[in-house]
Amino acid sequence: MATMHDVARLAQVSVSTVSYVLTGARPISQATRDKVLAAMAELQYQPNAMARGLASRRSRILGLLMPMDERGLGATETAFVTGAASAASAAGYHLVLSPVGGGDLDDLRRLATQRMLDGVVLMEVQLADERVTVLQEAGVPLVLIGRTGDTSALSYVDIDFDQTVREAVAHLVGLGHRRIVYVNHSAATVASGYGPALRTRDAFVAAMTGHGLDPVMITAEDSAAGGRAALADAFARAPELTAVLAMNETAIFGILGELTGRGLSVPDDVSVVSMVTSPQVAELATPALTAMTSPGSTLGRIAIEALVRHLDGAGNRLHQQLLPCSLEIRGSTAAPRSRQPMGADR
Amino acid sequence: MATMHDVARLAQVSVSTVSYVLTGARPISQATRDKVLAAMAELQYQPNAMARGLASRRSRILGLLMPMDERGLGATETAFVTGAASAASAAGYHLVLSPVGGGDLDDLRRLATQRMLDGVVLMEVQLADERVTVLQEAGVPLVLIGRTGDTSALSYVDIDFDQTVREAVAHLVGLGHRRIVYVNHSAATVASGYGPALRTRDAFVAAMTGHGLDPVMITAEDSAAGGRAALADAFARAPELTAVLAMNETAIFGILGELTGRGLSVPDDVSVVSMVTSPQVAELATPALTAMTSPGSTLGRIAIEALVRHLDGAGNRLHQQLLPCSLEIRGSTAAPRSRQPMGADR
DNA sequence: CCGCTTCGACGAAGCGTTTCGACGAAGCTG
DNA sequence: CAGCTTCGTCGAAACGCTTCGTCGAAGCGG
Repeated sequence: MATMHDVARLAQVSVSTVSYVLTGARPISQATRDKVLAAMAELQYQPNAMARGLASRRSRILGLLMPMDERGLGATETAFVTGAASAASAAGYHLVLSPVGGGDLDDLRRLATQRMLDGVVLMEVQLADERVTVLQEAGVPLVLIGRTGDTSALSYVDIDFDQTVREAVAHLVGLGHRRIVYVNHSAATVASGYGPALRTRDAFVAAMTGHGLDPVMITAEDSAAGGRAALADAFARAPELTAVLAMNETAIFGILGELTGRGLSVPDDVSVVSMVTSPQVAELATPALTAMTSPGSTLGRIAIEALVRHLDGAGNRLHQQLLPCSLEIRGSTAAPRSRQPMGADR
Repeated sequence: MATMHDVARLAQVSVSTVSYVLTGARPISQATRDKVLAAMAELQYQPNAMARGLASRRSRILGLLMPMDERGLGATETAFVTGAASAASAAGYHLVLSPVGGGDLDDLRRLATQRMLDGVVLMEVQLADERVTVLQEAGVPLVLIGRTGDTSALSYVDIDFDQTVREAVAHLVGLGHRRIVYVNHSAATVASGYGPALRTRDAFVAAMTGHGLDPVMITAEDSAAGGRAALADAFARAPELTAVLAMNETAIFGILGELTGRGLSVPDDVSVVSMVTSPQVAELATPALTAMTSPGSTLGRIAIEALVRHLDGAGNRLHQQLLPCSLEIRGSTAAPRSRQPMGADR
């Protein structure tokens, strides 16, 4: 492990000169620079990240905090991560993912407070999220993916659920559906203040009301069984339903199975739209699901770029941005059997 | 940000004493220890990770290198990560995940060489994996999850594919199946030297031959469409097949859809077993899949523990261990319609 | 009661960088 | 050509911690 000292000696310059070549903090003549570069190459010099971090008080490491629950990461989250990682790397930062769960708030505090992370992107934010408080108290620059209830002093990037739901409803209404049931996450998830669940719910009410329709909504456990149970519930509440709009990527497989089990055809008898679903998952189903695809990697990139701008640049301005999901029509939606399409909505 | 200096002054002891209280490297009397602890609490002291790392030449950070491809992390990988994270935390280490893809070998080299990681666990190892070489050259302690072709000088934890396949085949044969088709990952994946694909393939041949049966094997792209195409292929090769054993979590959904599409019932006409599949995914299908469930979190824990032992302890001994998947019977397997069960195999 | 060990605490020298003030050598202006 | 910048480089002081050698004060046996 060669150090800067070794490089300096070999190149016959001072240590500080080597440092300046590396960081570009001060101008160095081409001749000297070449000497130094040659020496570095010869010694296979690599700067010591710890020493650099200590002296400069910046680690050039960004953290991506993703609670890892049992159900794994969907392609959506993965796209987010890869988008973030490549943006970080482009900006000269390393990105590390920290699987800090909800429980270990102390672990998070330690991580934040030990000055190991220059900044942090927080995923899966709850409406009231203690992690935000912890990080703010620790003084760690922060960008959220998702939103807390009070966003006044926070930078965030999030999905535009309002717009997304509106498009999904418009698609179904445009096909001629009037009786549409919305399947949310579990009641417990909703009660815990999971933003996407709440926001899509409200957006659904607004969108349906806007079309003069009655918003029927149910919840479902995040499992195939939950989906099956939910569908029974849905038929009890709206026997004449012709379309399902689901915010629950997992339950939707149960819904599909149950529909088939009841002898109903998708999409001929019932259309199904899945929200915030990756193409990969949508293709797993038979028929492939019409879905609102989330702008995963864009979201990740934007979040990191905002964070880096905050760290490098002077500006202390907040970054608040919403991106809609895009409608991808596959095989699970069609005009309802009993009605004619109404033509394009509005 | 209080420093050790501040703590020492407040507690009226020397800096080194504070350090010894923290690390326990030398005995400190109870009285002094209490004074120091009180001062730390009052100042809300948190050690600076960079300084500590620089001085001690160990970061107490472990890296988990997981290539993130487009298709996301299954519950299996997630279980692995959480198992690893909790084991690391229990051993007093932080675990960070680095989404270094296959492409950025330089990025990896930098990460390894900058002395930022005390040790590394490598996921998704190929039979010939350049990352192993890079890390070994950098002198970073290493534990693999999976195996390279030559494991002579490497520590690893892996799934016991041999045993796993044998159990799966025994289950099907025990039910009376004779004509079993094995669905592997894509031909490209197999050709790239993906260990699990190769090992399960060989194990399947051995297991079937052991039962005096003919091993029929096909490959499938990792997508629902790939599964559909593969099934056609399977029927072409073995028209009388009664069971499918799939090593391809993604394709299996296409297989199921296609089976239903052909008017065949699962499990009555065709039984399906999915290998190395998490309960969560198995439950998504209708009917729920009989599967060989991987020991995800155990695998993660063991890998980290082996790594930590190597770092902390003196022993330079290699850790090489195989764990089988466990058979979980759900609704996708049954005796074939046309034959009687043969009773328990052997 | 003296010298020897043991225990607990101290001081100082790093660890490998960054960064700031300073300084000689050119290059310019008038 | 004297005096003033500007440019490129150097030396040394941090950064906040660990760790090694040392040393005084008790505790001990003989």
